[in-house]
Amino acid sequence: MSVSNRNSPDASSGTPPAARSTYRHGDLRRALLDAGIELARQGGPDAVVLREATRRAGVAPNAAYRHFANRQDLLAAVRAAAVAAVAQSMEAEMAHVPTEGTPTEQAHARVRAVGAGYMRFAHAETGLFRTAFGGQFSVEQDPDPAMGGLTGLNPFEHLSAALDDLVKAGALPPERRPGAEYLAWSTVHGMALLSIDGPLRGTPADMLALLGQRLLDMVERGI
Amino acid sequence: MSVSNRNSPDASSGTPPAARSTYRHGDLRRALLDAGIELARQGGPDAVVLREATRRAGVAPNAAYRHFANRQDLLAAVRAAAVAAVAQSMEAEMAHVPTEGTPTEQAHARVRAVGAGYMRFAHAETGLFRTAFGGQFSVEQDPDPAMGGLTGLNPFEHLSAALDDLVKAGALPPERRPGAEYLAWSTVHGMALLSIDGPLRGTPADMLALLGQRLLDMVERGI
DNA sequence: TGTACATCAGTGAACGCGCGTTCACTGATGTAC
DNA sequence: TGTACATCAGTGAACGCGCGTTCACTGATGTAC
Repeated sequence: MSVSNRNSPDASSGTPPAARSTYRHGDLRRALLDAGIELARQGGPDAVVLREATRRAGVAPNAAYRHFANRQDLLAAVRAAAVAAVAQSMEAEMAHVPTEGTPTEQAHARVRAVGAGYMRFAHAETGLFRTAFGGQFSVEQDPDPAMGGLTGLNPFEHLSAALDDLVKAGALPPERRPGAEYLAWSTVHGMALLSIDGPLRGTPADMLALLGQRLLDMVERGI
Repeated sequence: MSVSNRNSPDASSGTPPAARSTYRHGDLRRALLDAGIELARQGGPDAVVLREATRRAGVAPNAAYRHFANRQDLLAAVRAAAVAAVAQSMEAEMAHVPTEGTPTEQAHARVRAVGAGYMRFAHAETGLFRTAFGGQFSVEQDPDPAMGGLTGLNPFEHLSAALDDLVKAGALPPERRPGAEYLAWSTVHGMALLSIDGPLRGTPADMLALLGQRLLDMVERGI
């Protein structure tokens, strides 16, 4: 679930002011991105404010324009990082899938892991989730490598792969495969958002995990 | 799906400037609310801007404070109207449920109508839907009468009633009833949002209706 | 190895913007006598 | 029925806010000779 410093040599993130000794910053782009990610983590996409990011990087407001075309551009980079973090959450969940069991069982477990990782992330990292999938978003076409997890797959690709496996294992009739992503995605996306903004807000994590499993049961039976 | 003028004698809404002859406005509260609803319809909750609402009502910015405590208060009133409109969309859908058929069939049809009304509204009135259910919201507890449709029930109450009927008709085992709202709601909420903001954005209405039916099939089988 | 110079990352100051909200006011309305 | 007065809905002007973005600049770095 690590979001920042994927390729930053000195991890100066954390302490906001970050007084520089040199005139040049070193890796201002990375510092601004990290600041933006932190802002998103705490307050969602609207909290990603250019001036605040530069403040945290200890730099004049307009310095950001050397590295990002404008606020939108910074936000897009933050969003990509958030999407990648969702992918990593899925991967973490999939790592727990037992390797014994029939292919069908494993395929089911993998689909469930994808869904559970999505919902878990939404609950654990509300701000980042809303940044990734709260407003307008697209993950499906022209895959941005910045949106992939450690495996390189983005969340949508993980879901697709898991559903493909389900078909291969004979647990999902091929004629039901087309569009199945959207059924599965809708389901977990809805619960994720209800648990953030809606009636499920404030539900303890274990209760939510239970309800999530029931939801995944429903998908498994009904898809 | 009518949202405005529930108890407004002269429907002066529509023409923005609305030049007054009298010093007093007549029903400024209503005019501001209508303006707010129109803003929400076009741009979602963030577009509900106090100054713009007063501009449309042809009134000084601070006049709004005679009728609303602040912007938040106006937004809450707009939201209530939006939620009520969702309820009405559900009711419109339920009105098409045939009265013949077994109780089980009818109960199923009613649940589907609730879900279809929700999704249809999301697609048809994007801005209002996002205002009602886009950010933080609560509909379940201490029911606000302003959120009900023509029957007085709000969307959550419609869903609950439909699920209760499902149990009465013997189509849903009673032990599965608790929490079923959240499974069903999650599902349609997710698709609603994917069709607004996500990968399903831009999908034609008939395709979306088809996918929605598939989604409801899934819920029916799996709940 | 030393010097001149081009590059370009970060600076400092300023802009216009529209917003929500507060202030002291004015003038139409309704009520008490 | 007429007058005095209290009420309070809408006015006009102003505020401070933080934002994104642009301008002409400065000074550290790296490269060519």
